[in-house]
Amino acid sequence: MDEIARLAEVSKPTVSRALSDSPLVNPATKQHVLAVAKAHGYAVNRNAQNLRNKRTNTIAVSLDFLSHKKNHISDPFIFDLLAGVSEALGELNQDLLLCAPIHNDTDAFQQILSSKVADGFIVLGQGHREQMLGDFARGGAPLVVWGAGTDETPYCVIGSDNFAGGQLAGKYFLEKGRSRFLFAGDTTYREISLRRAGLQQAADDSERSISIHDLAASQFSFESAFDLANNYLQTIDEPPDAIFAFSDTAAMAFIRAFRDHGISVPEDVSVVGYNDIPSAAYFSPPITTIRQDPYQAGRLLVSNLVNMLEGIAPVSAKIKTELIVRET
Amino acid sequence: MDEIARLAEVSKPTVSRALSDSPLVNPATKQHVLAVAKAHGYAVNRNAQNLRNKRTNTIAVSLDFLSHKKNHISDPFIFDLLAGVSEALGELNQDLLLCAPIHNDTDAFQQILSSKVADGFIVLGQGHREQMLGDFARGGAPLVVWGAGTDETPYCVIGSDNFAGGQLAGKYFLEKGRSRFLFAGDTTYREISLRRAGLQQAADDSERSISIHDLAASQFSFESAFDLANNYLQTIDEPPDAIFAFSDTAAMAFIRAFRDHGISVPEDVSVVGYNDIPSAAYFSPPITTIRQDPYQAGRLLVSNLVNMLEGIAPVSAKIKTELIVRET
DNA sequence: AAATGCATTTCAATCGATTTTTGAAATGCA
DNA sequence: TGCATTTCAAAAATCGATTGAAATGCATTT
Repeated sequence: MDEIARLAEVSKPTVSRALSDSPLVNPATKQHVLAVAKAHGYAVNRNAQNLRNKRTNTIAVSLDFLSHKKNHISDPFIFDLLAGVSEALGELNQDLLLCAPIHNDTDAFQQILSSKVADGFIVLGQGHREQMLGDFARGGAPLVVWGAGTDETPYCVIGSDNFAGGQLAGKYFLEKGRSRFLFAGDTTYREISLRRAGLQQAADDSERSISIHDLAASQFSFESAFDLANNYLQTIDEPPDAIFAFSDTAAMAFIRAFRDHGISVPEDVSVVGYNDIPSAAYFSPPITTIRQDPYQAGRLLVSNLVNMLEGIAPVSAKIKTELIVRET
Repeated sequence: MDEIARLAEVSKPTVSRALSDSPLVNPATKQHVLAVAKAHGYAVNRNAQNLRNKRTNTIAVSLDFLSHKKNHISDPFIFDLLAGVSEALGELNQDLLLCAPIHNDTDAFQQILSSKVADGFIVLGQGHREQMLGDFARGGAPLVVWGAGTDETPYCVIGSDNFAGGQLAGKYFLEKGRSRFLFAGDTTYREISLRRAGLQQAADDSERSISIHDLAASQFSFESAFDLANNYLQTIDEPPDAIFAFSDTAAMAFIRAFRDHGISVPEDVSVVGYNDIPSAAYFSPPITTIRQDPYQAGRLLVSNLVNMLEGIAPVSAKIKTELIVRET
């Protein structure tokens, strides 16, 4: 900046002010400085700037799904979530620091904040970390989470309206005259357990006698859901006539497994997935599913966190869910 | 750091050296300083550190696919690529700055470098930016790219061995006695055109009379591939007996479209996809495809870029491809 | 007892910006 | 012409670390 000041024949503070569009500098001078800076390809050193300003304009995004392990979610819907976050941040001139799973514990999070690498956190997928995230938030960390919470959750949560999603699936099954439901999903995740509760609610609201069987899908991949379905089919006498799966991927796996066992979809069993990933519409049979809008959710995460950093209280929100009826 | 120095009753430089595990400080002193720092939750300010060191330990990753637009690739294989990059960087204590598509031009790239936000670039998917990336690299920017290059490409390229992949598909078709090939993919992308060339080579190497028809899939989504396939089927008299699609997703779309038109797969037409995404194995019919190892490729991108930053010349590499034979 | 060598530690300058304070020139008004 | 204001630019302090040079302390050698 000294160099630019010399070339523009002004002082360093004037260059600084010109570049940050301060009203304290004469418009003519400003133009001149900007031209000189551009001509010499000068860009403000962000480290010095951040050091002085005590602000980084960087948001850390924890993507727990990003893992090589079998257990990773590869649902494209995560992509849309990340796309929403990324684009919204870009528009606000905020940088996005992507945190590997390896760094996803309290100490690592705290470290990022105290070493002034990022100003706040967006956590995509709270998983089983509600306790740790709660502690972190109560400790004053700017934090916004994609997931599901309760009235007591001490941080801002944006998530699908899982309960409503569960109800939609339940009502759909009831319309189809189904009565032996299978819920496939790991209810130790709050998101999933809310869907289960919604399904239950729909069943309870009907005057009919409905059974709900639970099958804990502990992993997220196609493979594991397929294995789970096959193992399940070995153990039962009478198959369910409706399946609500925690994801479209899992729904596909279940459909494949059931068909392999001579159980036809949708004649013998109705199936509802979750997320409405693109291939759900092109699977055979095309899958009935619950759609949400992850891109908008991503944007909402950003606006809430940015508000929080400016001292405006963020507001948790549930994203609308919609039943997309296809052939299953 | 002054504060920690005072509390530990040593000087600031000693604290700095203790924290960076310098041999210039007495082991006992070091222990003491570390303990004090830990007790007070102190972390070195990365902005000050980077400013002084003129190094950020941050790598910018340009993910061109990450876009809300219809044209985005949502193949999970990108996830594995990103996972490999992310984990390898994590192990090297490097941070990952994710660049939104909005920032993907030369100026923005140069800006990131000159404002000392990141030390180098990993570009996932060169797309049609070979010229700009070439200029950038020739300008001295540390840069490693996932894609395909030529002998003249001035930057390090890691990519699938697309030519070999194309050959594998071609040989497979020949074994099946096919002779009217359809190549579905946008050959303006070098990766895709290499696959096309590999397919051609396989055809030429045989003594048989083989036709290859080209169908330019300009977008990457399931939907657009499905539309493309349907439009194509309207215009032709005699359908092909083999389809090599640029992705598994596109292969699925083609299979659906062909089946809808009463053309059976694999009886009437063989299909080979690319990437071996998890659902390829569970689609009906399970898809024959070309597998690569994007996770390892991601790691290789990182090691090459890190080498480059240390002054060691990176080496471009082609990732082995493998034909996974399933039912199509 | 003085000199030498070595291991530690401290001092002071530096990285590149921002901001408060200060100062000089220009303007307005009596 | 003289004094009070207003504009604009410059000086200097600051953010929080790192590092080469200088200083200190202690053991060993002569």
